[in-house]
Amino acid sequence: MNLKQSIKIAVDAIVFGYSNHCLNVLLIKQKFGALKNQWALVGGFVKDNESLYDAVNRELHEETGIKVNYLEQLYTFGDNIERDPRCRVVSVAYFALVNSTELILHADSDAEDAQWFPIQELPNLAFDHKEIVQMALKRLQSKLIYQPIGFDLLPNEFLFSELENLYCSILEKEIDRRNFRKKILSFGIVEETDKYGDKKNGRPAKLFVFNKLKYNKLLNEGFLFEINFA
Amino acid sequence: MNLKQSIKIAVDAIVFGYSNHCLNVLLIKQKFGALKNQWALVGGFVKDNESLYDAVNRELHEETGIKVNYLEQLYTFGDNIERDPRCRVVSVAYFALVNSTELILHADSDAEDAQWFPIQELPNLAFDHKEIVQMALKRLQSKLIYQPIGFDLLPNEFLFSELENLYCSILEKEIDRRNFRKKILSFGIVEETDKYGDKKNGRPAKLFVFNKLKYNKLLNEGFLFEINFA
DNA sequence: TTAAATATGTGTATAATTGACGCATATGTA
DNA sequence: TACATATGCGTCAATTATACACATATTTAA
Repeated sequence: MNLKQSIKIAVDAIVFGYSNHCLNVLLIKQKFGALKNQWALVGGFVKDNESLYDAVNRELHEETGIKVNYLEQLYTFGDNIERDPRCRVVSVAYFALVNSTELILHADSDAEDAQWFPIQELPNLAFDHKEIVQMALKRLQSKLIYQPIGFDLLPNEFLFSELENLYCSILEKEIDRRNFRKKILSFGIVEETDKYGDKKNGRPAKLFVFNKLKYNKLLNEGFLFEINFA
Repeated sequence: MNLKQSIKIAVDAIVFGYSNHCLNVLLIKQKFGALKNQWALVGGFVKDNESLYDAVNRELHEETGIKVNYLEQLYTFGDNIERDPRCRVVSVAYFALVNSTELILHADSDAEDAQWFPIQELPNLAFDHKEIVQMALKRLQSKLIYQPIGFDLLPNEFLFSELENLYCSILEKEIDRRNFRKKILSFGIVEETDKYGDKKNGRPAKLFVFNKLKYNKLLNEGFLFEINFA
């Protein structure tokens, strides 16, 4: 095994959070190197004796201290040979969702240079990270239609209007409130609690919880959770 | 940039072909090393100045001489640190489909050790390639439902019954012949020719062609090509 | 204190789609 | 000539999607 290869392998994480009717992305300000002070995705090089999964979790922990709710591999970026000006780097990008209660960053960790940005107001990003974010957004949009993944962006207890707003703002389209509610309820994976939200205006709304057990059961039976409104 | 990292990066291709009502996978017999004479997926190490895409195309050309109809990144395997007994290798797996007329391998190339295997009769595979094939099969099954990808596995001119059999055998379920035809025709992406197939039994069947231009047009308009039969 | 504004919760009529079939047609074969 | 086989076209009931109407529970403003 005397192959000469000097390609480095990294992982990057696109962390999405949802708050104030707005999808946010978590970015890190670069501390060193030629790209110092530029914003970039959470990420770093993979260690020799570390799995890709461990690497991305380590970076998330070290750089942000955040607890993600959902994590899956997105895509591996290695077609643009000069995507990193320092050397040839192939990066395995991951896609993560966090509960909206995690949106307040703890200042005590190494996360002092981490910051949330609304998806519509991203700063200039280092490397090809703009492209990675674009792809992640597309993935989020299509996953939302075929998989009830929106719950991973909300607190445990949520209002139907919050879920509806999440779908509207991420998919960038109008959805009929009543048909949306009927559709979600028909799946039988959300349950009404006896608590109420604390909105100021209008009739008080019940809080709901997502039943992950029921969801996994239905998923195993091959049930399709399509939420597609023309 | 004085990072010490000794992970190697490779690409692998899962090439699917369809013939005789059966899905096939293209495998290569290993020539050297500890795994000599074992069967494995098409693949190899990425060169320093070569994109991942170029690497997988080069390997496909060198090892099989085949022309693929469809190629997309599948998944990057790098969680099992000992997936390759020689050293730490992260492999970017690609998913390829070939026209059934490509199923006859040309003996003139370096492809002498390449061979098609029905998906149900795979030999023991080297590395974690069994796992990769499993994932590729799942991807093929789900793509088939949301994207008219079956045409990439058939000759340019095909019978409706061939397309139907392809869906039945890959999705492993019965599909009503008449409803299937109606559904596909409703998309407006296949066109009737004035030629007929050469089956022995029954009423002669018209040959159809896939209109890729029309497909791309509808795709841009956001049309959904869902083919999902309970 | 009352009306207006706001948002929630439930229902209903119609249009569109799906899913399960029937049957005529065109060939080869017994 | 009848039969087996596969194709091509059509129909109908059941389900699902879509577009709404309206009653309810709260806060705010008159």
